[in-house]
Amino acid sequence: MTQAPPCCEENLPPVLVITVDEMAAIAKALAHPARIRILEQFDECVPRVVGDIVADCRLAQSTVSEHLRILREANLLFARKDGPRTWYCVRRSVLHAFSRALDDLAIEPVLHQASGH
Amino acid sequence: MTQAPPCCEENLPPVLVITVDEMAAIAKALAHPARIRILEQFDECVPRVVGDIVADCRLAQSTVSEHLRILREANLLFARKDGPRTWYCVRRSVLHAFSRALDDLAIEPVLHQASGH
DNA sequence: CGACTCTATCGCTGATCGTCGATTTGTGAA
DNA sequence: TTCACAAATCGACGATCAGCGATAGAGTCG
Repeated sequence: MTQAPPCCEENLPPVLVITVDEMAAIAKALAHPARIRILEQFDECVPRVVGDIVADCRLAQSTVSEHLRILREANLLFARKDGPRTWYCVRRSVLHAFSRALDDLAIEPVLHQASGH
Repeated sequence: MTQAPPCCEENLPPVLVITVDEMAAIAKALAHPARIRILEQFDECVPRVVGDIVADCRLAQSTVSEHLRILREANLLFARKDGPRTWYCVRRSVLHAFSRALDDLAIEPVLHQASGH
């Protein structure tokens, strides 16, 4: 276990709004227990290397690498190469934007009425 | 368009916590643009019949019925039969529980530190 | 240079998904 | 009963997914 670099997300632009297609793409990336557990492994803003992530899954290295690719392409993880290793960290702003978009799908009646009809 | 009955969710118990497998199952149900759009169709707490939902999708009746089944089995929709029709409405508490669980995946560092390490 | 480590990608398999038309089931009306 | 209608289910098809071992490529250390 190597010394972790600072959080990877710090210099990325914050995510504000999401389209329906983007929501579906993010949901698809989350649609597997192994991928949820991988995200759960991340503590706060601390990046992790693939080897450690693999060690905490009961799956082949190639399978975990594939799950990481899926999470990365959905912008739920950010990858930073560091010599032979790759550090991953969670894109919390994307997760939050998705969670907010879900809440908007389920707007409270009272809020809806308050905005004018 | 028939007169809608009162909200279907009113007498269902609220959803509090979700397991990893349940999160993945909900995400899988959300992992298709057509299903997100179906949820978007619902206004506040107003139930809808299948015919109206089909009319707002560009998909065959059988395809929409299948999407509704998937949303229903993930507890994102609740169905109530009324004569030859079926009224659907959104289970907002499930959507909210899922959204909260996602936020927990992305706990802010400051909150995490405040709870003791 | 060669040997080794770390990670990503390839190729394959079986399983599941998305879509449709056709059919079935259930209900109410004539 | 007979008919019409609403919705669910069936059967089939191609497409995509999840898993693995094997391999490739990039980097490090002697």
